[in-house]
Amino acid sequence: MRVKDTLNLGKTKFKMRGNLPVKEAQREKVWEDNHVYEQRQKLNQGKPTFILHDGPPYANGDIHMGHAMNKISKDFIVRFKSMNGYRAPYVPGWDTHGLPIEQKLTQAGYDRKKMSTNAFRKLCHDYALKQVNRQRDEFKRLGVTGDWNHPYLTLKPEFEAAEIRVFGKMAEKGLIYRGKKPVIWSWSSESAMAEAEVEYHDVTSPSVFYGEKVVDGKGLLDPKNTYFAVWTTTPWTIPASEGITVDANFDYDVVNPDGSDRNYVIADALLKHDAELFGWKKYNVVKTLKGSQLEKMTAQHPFNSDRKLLVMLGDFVTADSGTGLVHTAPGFGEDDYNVGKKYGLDIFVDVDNKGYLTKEAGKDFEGIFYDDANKISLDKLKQKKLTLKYVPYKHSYPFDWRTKKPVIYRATPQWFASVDKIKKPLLKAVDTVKFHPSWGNKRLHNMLANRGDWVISRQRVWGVPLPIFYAEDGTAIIEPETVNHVADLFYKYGSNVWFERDAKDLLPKGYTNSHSPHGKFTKETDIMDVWFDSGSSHQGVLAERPDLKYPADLYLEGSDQYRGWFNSSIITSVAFSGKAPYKQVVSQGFTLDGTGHKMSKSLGNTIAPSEVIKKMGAEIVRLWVASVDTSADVRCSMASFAKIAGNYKKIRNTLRYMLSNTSDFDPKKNAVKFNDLSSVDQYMLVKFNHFVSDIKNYFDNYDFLDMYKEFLKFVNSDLSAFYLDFAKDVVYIDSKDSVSRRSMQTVIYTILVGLVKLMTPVLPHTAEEIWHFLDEPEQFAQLSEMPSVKHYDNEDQVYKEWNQFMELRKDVLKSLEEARDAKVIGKPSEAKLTLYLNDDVKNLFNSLGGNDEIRKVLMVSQLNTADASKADDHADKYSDDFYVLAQHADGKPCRRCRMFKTDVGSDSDYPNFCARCAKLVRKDFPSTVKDGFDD
RNA sequence: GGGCCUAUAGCUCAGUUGGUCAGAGCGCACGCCUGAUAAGCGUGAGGUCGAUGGUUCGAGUCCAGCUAGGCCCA
Repeated sequence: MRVKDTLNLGKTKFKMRGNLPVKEAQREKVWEDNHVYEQRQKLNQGKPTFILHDGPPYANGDIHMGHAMNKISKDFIVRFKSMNGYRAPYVPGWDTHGLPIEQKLTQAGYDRKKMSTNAFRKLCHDYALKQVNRQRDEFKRLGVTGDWNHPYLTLKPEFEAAEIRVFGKMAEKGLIYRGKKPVIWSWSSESAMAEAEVEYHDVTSPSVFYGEKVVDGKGLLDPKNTYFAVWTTTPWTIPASEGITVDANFDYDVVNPDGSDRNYVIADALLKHDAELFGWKKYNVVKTLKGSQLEKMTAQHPFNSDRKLLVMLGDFVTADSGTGLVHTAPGFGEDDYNVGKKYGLDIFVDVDNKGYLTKEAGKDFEGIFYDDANKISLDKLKQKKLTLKYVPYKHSYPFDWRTKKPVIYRATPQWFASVDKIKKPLLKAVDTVKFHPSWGNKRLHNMLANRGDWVISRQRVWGVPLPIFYAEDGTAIIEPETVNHVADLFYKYGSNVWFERDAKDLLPKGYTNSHSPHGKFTKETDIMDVWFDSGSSHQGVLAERPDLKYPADLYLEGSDQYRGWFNSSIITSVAFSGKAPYKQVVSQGFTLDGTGHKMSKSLGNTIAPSEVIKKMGAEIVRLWVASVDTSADVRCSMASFAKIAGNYKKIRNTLRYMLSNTSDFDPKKNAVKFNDLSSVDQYMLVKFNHFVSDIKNYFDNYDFLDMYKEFLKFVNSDLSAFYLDFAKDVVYIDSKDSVSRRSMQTVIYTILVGLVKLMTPVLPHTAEEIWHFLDEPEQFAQLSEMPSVKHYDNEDQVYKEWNQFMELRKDVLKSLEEARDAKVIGKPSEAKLTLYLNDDVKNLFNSLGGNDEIRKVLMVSQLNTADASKADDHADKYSDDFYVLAQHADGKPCRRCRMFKTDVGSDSDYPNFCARCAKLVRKDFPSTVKDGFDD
């Protein structure tokens, strides 16, 4: 037998190294096979609910770090709530409609014009599901728990039906209307396009400066001879011109060029440049006006004598080029449209689907291709002597990426949802929401306050059809009866039915309408904006599923969703029921690279979650999410994950050590009651209860960062560096069943179990791995309940006194370090301490258990106290009341406990042992009296 | 150009309503231990608080514009 064999050294099969990349996946399989999520839901039946409603990621491509951060954050919350008294089901979802999927298939070679709409939609459907499966696997591999077998998808019939009903309700309330709005229009493919479908090429456009004669100068400009000098790069839109836009804050000069009887209005900032361009050698500035003074003046349309042009104020006018006065055709430009709408102009459109001007453009233009109309416009301007200067202008212009032909902006009929009409209740609803961080309120408020009506129609096929019929005279039919009927059909057959059936078969049986005397109807071909899809999820999911509830307790997404999902959801929700769809909103920043810049494939600075999982494990990604301030942008690099991996190891090792030192501890048989614990043991439990309370509060406030910091500090400082360090001298040395040892094991075990539970939401894989070694009733840590905060009668005193001591301990450690530097001692057990104290500290020491208890905690061999007034000259002074003298200990080291004792050898059977160890070994290992030791 | 946000030690973060410190954990350096060992313990060195001007007796902490970065618009 060796001396070591008489010690109670810890044992555990729990590995120091986790081998996470391999073990995690196996563990997730076990959870799935055992239906741990479902078991948890069953346990939570009847508890108050907490619904975190998942914002649907777009079903395309691999997940990136932002997705990981989002889902992991949600998982922290769902897991914590589920273990802390709430029924918190988590139904993940996907956004499955929309242009990117159509594009993917087009890029793969499918031509949607060469197949039926439903054939193409089927391809989209299958592609979307494939992406969902792929992303689902990736999310599950992050350890995210949830109802993965029953996710919500925006393409599912029940979702589509609910969405149609939201639309119907909005229509019923008069919030849906038809209007015109410029979209990118490809005349070559005769369809609307999205920004993502155009590519830019440099082209030379015919830009022209010309005058438009003042009609109403508001007394400030003389209509007889004053002209507004305007500029355009699209002369073909001049027939559609409805106004002139100026900047309210610019100065505008009224200029008389030498030798001319005309005056021109032109921005002061551009006058010098333009005068040269126009060949004005000399000129006089007659007067100067502010842009705001020009507002609502009128001018004569250059070609159409019946039409007046309105001068408007806009913020898109530049002083870099042009004249500071912009020709405005609301039917043919985004800015033009917005400003025209503000001033109540009609949205005039005189170009057809194929790019030809219509008769509305006027006799000279009718039937002319828009590009050829440029020349006619230029010629007419010249004829009428309005041209100031013609300059070919080189710039970047959008093209249809498939036909390689240029596109134009052109207003087309669109369906709108009025935001304006519900703005008041909308803003009111925003104020009922609690935002984390709090500035979210301001941001969403501003966004909604300033946003225009919502264009909900798209000229596409992969989406939910707008349930609108047209009567023979073109009247749009949106009635509760027809909309609900369509919703029923979608619920039953999915939205494909819209494309399969004729209009009459989509209408209720026997439906008639006075606008269709012959009973003929047609159906809308546009689909809904995908934001209307996901924005309806509060009905499609929360209200639809019996285990969920509307409104949700929480939405948690990236800050881009103020414009996106937070925005669209609250609009449809307020329109639907008058209330916000969420009680709380957490918004997060974006994941940036290590230097704080955006991650992008082209820069090559991306890190995929899968990479980190493969190298270090999902636990590291999860712990990283907890370690950063997700309310702002977060940086990440392999280096940052490596740092986190270090912290993970520390946690893992400390828990492993706790496990090994309680391996022979049976909580049912060996636990020691709180009142019977030593003071320092009580302190640790009291401290732990403070800790539990803090951690739970952090979780409740979604403050994972502070939770992480406190967790780490507790493990590092309170456990590893303090309690567990000196615990060795009890747990290893004292008799196996001694009260002192069982006391410490009680503390260690209690804290260990509590820590494992508290860390389960963040590190579920590791928690379960440890749980396996514990003696707890639940099969999985995830099925246990969070530790409750316990209170003890003397907790305040114990807490206060030991905290006081911990301050003194710092001084002692410093003196020990100095002694070590001076080679007086090596390890602490070689030291003898003499502490010079005042009465208060003496009383404190007594209250904490006396000098030997203090000695034990400080891990020194000997400790004496004396009055501060008698401090030795060599003692280190920390205050008038506290001096520390560190010297080499007296006596010899005990072979067993390694403490220096003057009674080593006092038992002749154990010449190398101190009296305490000799006595213990004689009793617990009697054979050694005769046999001695091998070493 | 507009709305909102961020900028404190190498890293991740604390720093209430302006007046003791500019702090924590990690990392790093040095030392100790070798009965937590591809571990453990201790001590220590690191910051003109993005730059500028201002308010104040006094400002990371208030104000102004600036620079860099981010989200969303235009």
